[in-house]
Amino acid sequence: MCSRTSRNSRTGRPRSIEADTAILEATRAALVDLGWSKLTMGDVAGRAGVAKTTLYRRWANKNELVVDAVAVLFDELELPDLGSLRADIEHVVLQFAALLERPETKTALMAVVAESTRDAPLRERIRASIVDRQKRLVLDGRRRAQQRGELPSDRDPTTVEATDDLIFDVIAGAVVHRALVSAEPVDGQWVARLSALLVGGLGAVATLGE
Amino acid sequence: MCSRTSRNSRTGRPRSIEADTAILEATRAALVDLGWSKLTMGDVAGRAGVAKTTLYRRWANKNELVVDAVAVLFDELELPDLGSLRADIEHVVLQFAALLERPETKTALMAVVAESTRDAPLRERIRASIVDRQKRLVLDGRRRAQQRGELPSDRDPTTVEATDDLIFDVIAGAVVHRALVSAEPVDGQWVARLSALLVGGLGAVATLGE
Amino acid sequence: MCSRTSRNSRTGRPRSIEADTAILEATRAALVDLGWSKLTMGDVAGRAGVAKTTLYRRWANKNELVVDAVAVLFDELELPDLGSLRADIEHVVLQFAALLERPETKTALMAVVAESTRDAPLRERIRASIVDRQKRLVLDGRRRAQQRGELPSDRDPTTVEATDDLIFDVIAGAVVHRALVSAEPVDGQWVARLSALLVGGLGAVATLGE
Amino acid sequence: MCSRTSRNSRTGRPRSIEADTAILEATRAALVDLGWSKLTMGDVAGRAGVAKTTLYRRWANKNELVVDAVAVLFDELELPDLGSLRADIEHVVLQFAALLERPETKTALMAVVAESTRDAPLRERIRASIVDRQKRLVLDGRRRAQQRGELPSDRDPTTVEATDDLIFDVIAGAVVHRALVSAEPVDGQWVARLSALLVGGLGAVATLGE
DNA sequence: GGCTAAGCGAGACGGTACGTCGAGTCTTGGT
DNA sequence: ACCAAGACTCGACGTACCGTCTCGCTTAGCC
Repeated sequence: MCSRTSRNSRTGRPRSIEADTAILEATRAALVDLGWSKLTMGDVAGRAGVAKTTLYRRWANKNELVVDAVAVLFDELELPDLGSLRADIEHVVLQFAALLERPETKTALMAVVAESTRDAPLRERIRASIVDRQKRLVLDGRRRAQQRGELPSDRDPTTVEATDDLIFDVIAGAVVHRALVSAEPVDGQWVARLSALLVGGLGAVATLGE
Repeated sequence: MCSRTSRNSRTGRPRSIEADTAILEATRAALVDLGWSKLTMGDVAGRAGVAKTTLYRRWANKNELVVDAVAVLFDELELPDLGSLRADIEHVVLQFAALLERPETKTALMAVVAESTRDAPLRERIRASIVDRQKRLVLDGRRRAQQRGELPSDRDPTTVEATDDLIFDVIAGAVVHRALVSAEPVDGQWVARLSALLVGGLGAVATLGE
Repeated sequence: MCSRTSRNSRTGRPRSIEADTAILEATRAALVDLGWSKLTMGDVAGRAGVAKTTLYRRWANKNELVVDAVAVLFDELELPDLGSLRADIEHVVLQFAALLERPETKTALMAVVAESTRDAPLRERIRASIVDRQKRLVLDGRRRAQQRGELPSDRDPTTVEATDDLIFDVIAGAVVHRALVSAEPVDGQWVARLSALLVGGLGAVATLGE
Repeated sequence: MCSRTSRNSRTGRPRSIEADTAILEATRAALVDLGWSKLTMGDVAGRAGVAKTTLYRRWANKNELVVDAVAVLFDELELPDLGSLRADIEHVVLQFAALLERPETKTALMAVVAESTRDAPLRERIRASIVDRQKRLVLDGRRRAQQRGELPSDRDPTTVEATDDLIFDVIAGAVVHRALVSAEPVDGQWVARLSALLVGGLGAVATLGE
């Protein structure tokens, strides 16, 4: 989460662990109250009952702090087996949409992505903390569908990975775009249509390389 | 573009039209050089050879200015008839990806979307200046495919509109997510897979309501 | 009062005379309401129902305008013959003190004097519009006292002038200092003491050159 | 000099003492170079090698800063015993005139007095920092003259104080008026006349109450 | 009675300074 | 070595006024 700058952290007073969690909670609370652009380090420090120094000892800047504060929320997403690929997709899409409704996620996610376009370390942190961690959902869903026989078994592993990535970008992208850019509700109808599109299209993608 | 606050503009010195265009150009240039978060009103004013006051007389804040400066870039997108739905999709996706590669777009788009989550007027401005204007691409592509017989003709107009919206969110969202969040290249292979998914899936969506 | 810039003012629309007086009145009103430092040209123009351009066509800047607006107030001072030098002095001192109590005078006088320390034209304007015009009071008072026999008749005219100047600076300076710097009331007792000092001291000054 | 806003200054980084003196020196230098009206807080900060915030943390505005910066100059005035009341007066008047010739004093004194007409706290600050501190000169001079037998000993203490105040206002006011309003030199002749007036008049003031 | 030159109200313009705020760093004394 | 507190530098913010300019529209006097 936050890196130790000193090579040997045996000596000296150890960092307070409560401070870490208090800061992250305070960051999320500040995001809810103020949104990304009005959130200040001083305010977060104040809410956490901590000095600004303590924040900067742990995170290099506002962006990295917010990524860490928000990343954990994405771990709530899970993929219970609902018996069909389509049901699994609909479930995870609704979960993801609910997550994007929360003000701390809504305001923070696009902001850090925007910052990351000019900040490679931040981009890496986002990828590691959020993006790559959630690809598991696509992998699990696809494997399960293969076990059920809804999808053909793997042939070329690179093709499989490329398709996984595509599905991930399509689902995540479509939901984000619907919720934040188009600013329309992600409701049952829309989700049904999206999953129909995906399930129907996956066959066509699979036969592409042949 | 920028609203007149005074009800009657007959009297007094009229606003300089050159200033308007100079400011928008300067804004794009500053986005290229500095990115969203480092862009300052003072810097834009300086580049445009204009006083800061002149900026604030026309735009209430950085966000609205940037939306106006960037919106025009999206009008470059067009949809030449390439003979098949799939070719049309691939073409517009590549165009859009190229647009997102430009630093002024890349850095600005997500930032203003992030801000818009807490700013309804800005959200409206984005929708009016960017989102709704580009839906025309989906409409044209769909109509053309229907004329070609690639897609069935319209039955229920609300279903058609919902599908158009879905396709718009899926295409735009997937490309943005691929380019900015996953930070992977939108290359020919990826585009081919995406368009295969869409063309293949559209049939499934069409038969959904039956 | 205000100079004509054009060499020949025969042609063209003549300047509005009402504007002149309206501006000076508005300036005094603004001085009362806002004081010197908060007074703005725009506000004066607004009060006078006049465009800013009209102000600048007549006065080069805020300082000169204020000098003209305030100067006329000093012309109220007069010296009725009260029968003795001492009574005359007490009367004019009380008059001057009353003038300095008025907010427009109080706030403006010291301000323009302060500005004049770095602005020779303004210094000249103050001298011409205010200082030199009020020296008449000292001259009249002295002549009258000589006629009454309270003071010896003139011998050396330069000595007389120097003494007049001294008395002027002492009276004006003492009252201003009492009222504005020490910020104590100029009451009957104080005035009595001051006039006693002056009347008593004038003899000593007269015998100085011998 | 500058008030501590926080009640308990034990904690946190203490204020830099060098900053205080650097700011006051820079203020005087800026007064010399630019005069009162052109002096800006940003410029002072720059000269002092200090951030603007640091100025505002210590002084609420330009006026208070300038009073503090200039007040110390008045402490240079002193009253060596020259053997006679008249010599003492002439000496202090010349000293004061020399002080008023210095550009930092000349430009600042009247300006802050002008501002003080609308700003009671500033008026109090001027009184405490400048006016009351320099009344000592009058007190010392009067006591010394009494010891020499040039003036009668004290009878009524309130009369004495009133006369001290009068002399203070007359001397300070006359010199300021001569130097800044009339804008004439305070030379030996003028000083001789002024001290003759005072010494001659003091007797008359003393016999006033009887 | 039309011409012309200046005046006029309105308000945008380029500047400059304001006073505030936030970022991120540094310096205390104390744990 | 940690911590809370708070002062520090730096730089941008959005506002206010300055004094100038550009409009379209009077308003006089002279031909």
